[in-house]
Amino acid sequence: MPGNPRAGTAQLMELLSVSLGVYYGDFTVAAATEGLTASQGKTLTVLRRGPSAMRALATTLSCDASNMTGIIDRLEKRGLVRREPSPTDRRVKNVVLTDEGERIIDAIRAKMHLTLDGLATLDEDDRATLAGLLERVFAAAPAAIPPTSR
Amino acid sequence: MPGNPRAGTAQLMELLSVSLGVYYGDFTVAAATEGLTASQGKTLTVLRRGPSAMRALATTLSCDASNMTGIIDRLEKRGLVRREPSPTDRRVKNVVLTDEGERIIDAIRAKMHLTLDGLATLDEDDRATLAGLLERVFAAAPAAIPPTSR
DNA sequence: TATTGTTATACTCTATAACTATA
DNA sequence: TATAGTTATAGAGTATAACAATA
Repeated sequence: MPGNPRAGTAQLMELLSVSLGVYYGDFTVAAATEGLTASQGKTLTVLRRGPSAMRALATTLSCDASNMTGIIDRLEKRGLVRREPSPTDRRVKNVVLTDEGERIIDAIRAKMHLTLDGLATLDEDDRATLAGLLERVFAAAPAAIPPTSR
Repeated sequence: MPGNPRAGTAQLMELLSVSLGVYYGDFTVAAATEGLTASQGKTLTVLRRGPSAMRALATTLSCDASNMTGIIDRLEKRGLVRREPSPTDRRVKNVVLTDEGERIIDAIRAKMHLTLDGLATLDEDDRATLAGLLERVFAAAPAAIPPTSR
């Protein structure tokens, strides 16, 4: 039975900060081996969940909408995403992951050895418990569910 | 008993990506209200655990050592950190959080409402369980323990 | 010889403000 | 009037390569 008897909110925040640091570093290094910046990698991660309008992407990534233009420009130039006009609103452009983009983001995740090795120490019950707790803490947050393209 | 019956490694990676995305966005917004960038905030977070040499900081933050000069320059100019010469190695500079720096990073954490509200949904047992699992997955990673200044 | 911190450089990320096309 | 996407701009982050000081 895993457990930390003195886990106040402050301790949990610190533990989340350490965990995030490890995960983010792991992700950044893995993305770099594919020639991608962390921001480009995060963008592909979001698009892996499905197409998204430019503005919705910016919201999910917690950055200003004007940033997305350059990021998507570079990803599109490398053939990892493409812009498609929305059928219902001519102002909107939906960004779609290409097959090559899907291949790259999957390759990046497969290279996150620190995180994968850490998860490998958990048995099936522990994984289910961790998943349930993370869902309860974070899945209710607005940005957790990427806004659907309209 | 919280749990997700279908929590394979791939599902957990996706859930971690969503959770840490929410946490990171929450942190970035909170840091901005204190006039700090995400990188500056992350640097203060690491220093909150104790002093660190420039090089060790870069390792913990998974970035090149040359980046730290500018980041620490700006934080030092605002009085949030200071550089101190190492007593044992004249090449090394230890970076120390000032009282004001400590005040600011604590204020940022107190403003992370998405994360704090999510954690508030957990009872004491759940918090202990989550803490134990996160420790097992991430605390063994090299970057989790900030290299001590020498 | 190797390491620490810094500098110079080029590119990327980021927010702000202004613009256009559309709603 | 409001919203989606873009552009221009300035400041910050980032990796690479080179350097002086020290080990």
